[in-house]
Amino acid sequence: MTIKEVCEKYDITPDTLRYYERVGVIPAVTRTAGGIRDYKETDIAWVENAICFRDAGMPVEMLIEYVKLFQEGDSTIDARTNLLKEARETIVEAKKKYDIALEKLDYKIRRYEIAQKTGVLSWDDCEEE
Amino acid sequence: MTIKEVCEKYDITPDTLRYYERVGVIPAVTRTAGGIRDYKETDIAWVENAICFRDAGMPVEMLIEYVKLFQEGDSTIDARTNLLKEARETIVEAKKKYDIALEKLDYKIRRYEIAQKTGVLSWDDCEEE
DNA sequence: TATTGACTTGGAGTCAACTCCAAGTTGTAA
DNA sequence: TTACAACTTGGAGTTGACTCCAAGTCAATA
Repeated sequence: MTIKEVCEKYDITPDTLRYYERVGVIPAVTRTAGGIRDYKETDIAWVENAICFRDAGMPVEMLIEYVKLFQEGDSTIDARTNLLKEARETIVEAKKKYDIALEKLDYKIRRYEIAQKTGVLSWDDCEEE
Repeated sequence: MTIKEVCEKYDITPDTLRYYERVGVIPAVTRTAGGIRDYKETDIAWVENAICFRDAGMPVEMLIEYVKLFQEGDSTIDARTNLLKEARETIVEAKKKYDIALEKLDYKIRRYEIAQKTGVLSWDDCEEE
């Protein structure tokens, strides 16, 4: 699979894909004899994971660390497990914050919609509380 | 309330608070005669909202726009409602991505823990899939 | 085989969101 | 009233994560 095809598949730019490989967010990608990237199953799996974890706010630095540990072999399984658990906790915490924000938003939206319907802004003191 | 107290309350730096005010993420804060910030209820409510929405990944630009609309008065209620709904959708989408990442993480962690218990790494082909 | 378009690299540039700094002011404690 | 910490401002610097660029190479088509 060419870099272009992978980009289309995941809606990402070639520059980002090359950047991920350069800094080690994904391991070195398979190349053709001429040196052109030819993404195989495994390469694509790494790309998919990278995008997924980045979408969840996991820092590039952490992904690089994971790939580094992975490449060091089986002796790093404990370290990798710890890293994944840490990432998990961070994401769970972030999700909680998203829920709090959603509650606030829903409350505000509801108030505004009532105001729109009745034509009256009816909060007790000021808009923010 | 002094800037220091607000910072301690919300675990944020004075620089960030001043930055928020400067760029308009929050409206101008109440001042003492000498020009020193003295956060009142309303000021603190804005700070709390700003932190909450930033924690949910809402861009500074969007918060600035909201404050701007708010200060323009009741004629912008439609615009504010739309902005909040847009923010809501973005957060809901982001949360979905977090859930996908959590699933992936849980799967990997489970596999690693089995490997640790049995002392054997037993995936079919490669580590990533 | 010549052209054309997609690919390669290393390095520089950009953007959002802070974060730090210098020079000056305020306010409290001795 | 003097010292001194904490505040003020405008502006510059940093960080993370890309994003763009120039100069060159590869490969499919005419």
